[in-house]
Amino acid sequence: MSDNSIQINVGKQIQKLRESKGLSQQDLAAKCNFEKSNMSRLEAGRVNPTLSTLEKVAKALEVTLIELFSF
Amino acid sequence: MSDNSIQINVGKQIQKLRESKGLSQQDLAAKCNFEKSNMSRLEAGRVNPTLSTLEKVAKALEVTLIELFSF
DNA sequence: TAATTGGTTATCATTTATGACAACTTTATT
DNA sequence: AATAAAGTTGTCATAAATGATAACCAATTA
Repeated sequence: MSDNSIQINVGKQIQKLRESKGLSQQDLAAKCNFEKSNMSRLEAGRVNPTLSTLEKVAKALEVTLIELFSF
Repeated sequence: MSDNSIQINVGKQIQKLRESKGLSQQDLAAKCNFEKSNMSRLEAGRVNPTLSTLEKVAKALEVTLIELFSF
């Protein structure tokens, strides 16, 4: 159950997309209406995000949900 | 926060893929190691699944995570 | 050096997903 | 009609996500 590789991969993808848009974690977190601390954990794959959280991030990044899994 | 349309769409997609494989909710639930009752709720969009849950379902359906969002 | 920015980590309260079980309804099938 | 299979719903305990605040580290910039 300690296989969090999917979380890590999705987190890296979020980071990649975020950086390609020139946004800081702070910026992206604000667009998602949550705190930068949670964005840090999300990108690091330290949480198991819910679908609604992933959707918020995708919308804030202006990408589809699919792009979060295209790694 | 009552906008659960993404959950509903993902749920429908799971149902579609499940039926195309000729599996019952019971069958699929068993492959995911959880109860058929939870599979029912998942397909109905009544829960906000975590990434790990979605991954279990994708694996059990022998599809990629992306296919769960390709609707 | 001091201040700012970006990111990480610890901790907390609240909410909710998960996993489970039982009871129920619906839909075949014999 | 009776049985079985498929799906739904209610409820529960436990674990964990979420949302928030604060403190911290690292790198940059004035």
